[in-house]
Amino acid sequence: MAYRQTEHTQSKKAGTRARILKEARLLVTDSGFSSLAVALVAKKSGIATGTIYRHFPSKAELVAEVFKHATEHELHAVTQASQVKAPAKERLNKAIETFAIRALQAPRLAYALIAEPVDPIVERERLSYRYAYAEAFEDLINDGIKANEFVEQNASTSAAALVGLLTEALVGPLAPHSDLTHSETIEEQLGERATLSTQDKHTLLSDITQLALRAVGCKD
Amino acid sequence: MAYRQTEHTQSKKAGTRARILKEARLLVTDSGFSSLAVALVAKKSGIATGTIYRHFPSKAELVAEVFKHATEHELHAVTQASQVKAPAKERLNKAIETFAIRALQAPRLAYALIAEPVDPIVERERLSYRYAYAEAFEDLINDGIKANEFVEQNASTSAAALVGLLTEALVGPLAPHSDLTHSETIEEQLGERATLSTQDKHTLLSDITQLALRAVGCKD
DNA sequence: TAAAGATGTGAATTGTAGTTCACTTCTTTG
DNA sequence: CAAAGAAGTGAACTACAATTCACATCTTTA
Repeated sequence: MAYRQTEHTQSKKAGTRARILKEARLLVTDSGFSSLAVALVAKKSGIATGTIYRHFPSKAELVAEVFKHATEHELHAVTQASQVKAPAKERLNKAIETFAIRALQAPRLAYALIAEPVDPIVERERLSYRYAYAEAFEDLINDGIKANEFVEQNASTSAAALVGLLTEALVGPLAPHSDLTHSETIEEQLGERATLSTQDKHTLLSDITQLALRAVGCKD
Repeated sequence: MAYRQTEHTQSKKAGTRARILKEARLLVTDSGFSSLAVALVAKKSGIATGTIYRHFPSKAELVAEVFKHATEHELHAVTQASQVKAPAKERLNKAIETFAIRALQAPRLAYALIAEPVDPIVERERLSYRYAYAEAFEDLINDGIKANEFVEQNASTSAAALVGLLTEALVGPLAPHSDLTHSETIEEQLGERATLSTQDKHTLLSDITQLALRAVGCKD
């Protein structure tokens, strides 16, 4: 025998893998999943196309990891924000606020994760992304019910509904202004949505939060 | 000159077009958009692939029409149900009930329209589908606010949120049992969801309705 | 430094639909 | 019925991106 992996070679390999993921994430963050082509990721990473396949068995796996990373990052922020010792109402409030503010802060990424028309391969990942959120909300809702802060309800159904409520209410405001919307005409493109002002963001956030709190039957 | 279109030739052409749409719809209704290939639609319609292109400039247009038809059909049922002369609460109730019951009755179609991982071309159509629903809900909510039945709120935001709430709460229950879910293991596939019983459907419907009514701040 | 295994390369291959088009068939009219 | 224009045909074409693979290069160990 003459060769085996050492710490050095392994960390070098891990580095390449990390760079691929990083570039893939960057692409998604500022151009969405439609720009995530294997050849492009390779180019951005300064490696050959084939090399991607030394690190990921398929594009699907790469995409899955990108999604997973973004999901965990976002979800972590939300659960973190809601894990304070406080009434369920406050915690739900914080969770929603965190979710929405982060989405409005990084709209292209949020739009990509939530609503961008994507390949079925990516869409499948999106389902698990929503599922993870739903689970977090479910726990919160259950706590609220136990504490008699929220009305009796099927926490699982409510949690899914909350995810839908949040994401759908944000889709419009998040949608990129240049393309991908349902509108065909230039008038609609221009008239329908300019970038949200800080004031608009606050209003939207407040609207959504109140909506969600009412939905879970928060007893003020 | 020697030939021009007559009533007969035109209606024959219209008939072919209609048959294409019908077969396309059938395919979607029982296998989802993933099965909607131009060649297959042609085969099912008993015509050649190229003929499709005598009636539709592109697959995208065909898909758009399928979506549009389904949308208008569903939307019509919902608006119809909610256009009774009654308090906004009753009307919203009816609208949601109609939406949900129809979805649970034709789960494959509903799943296709709402959540199936589809090609970006189709996804774009889906956005307009949701938009159409949102508009209908927006009117209802505005009526409710005016009548002092619902609390003050941004009807446009609430409407979008309602669409999300309804669709997301239904995704799980609608999802086909054989495939396309986020679960990888057989255990999850089997354990997670069997077909809903009538009882379960009623419960789900009731849960969703109450959720929605609370969300719009319905003053009981 | 030579052998062996891992990693990197990128042009060529593959696979999958959507789309085209030269040709045939059908319908109408003078 | 013959000419003209529509509509129908389906094999071939195209586009595009994922994937492969024969080859090169790098790293380690004896």
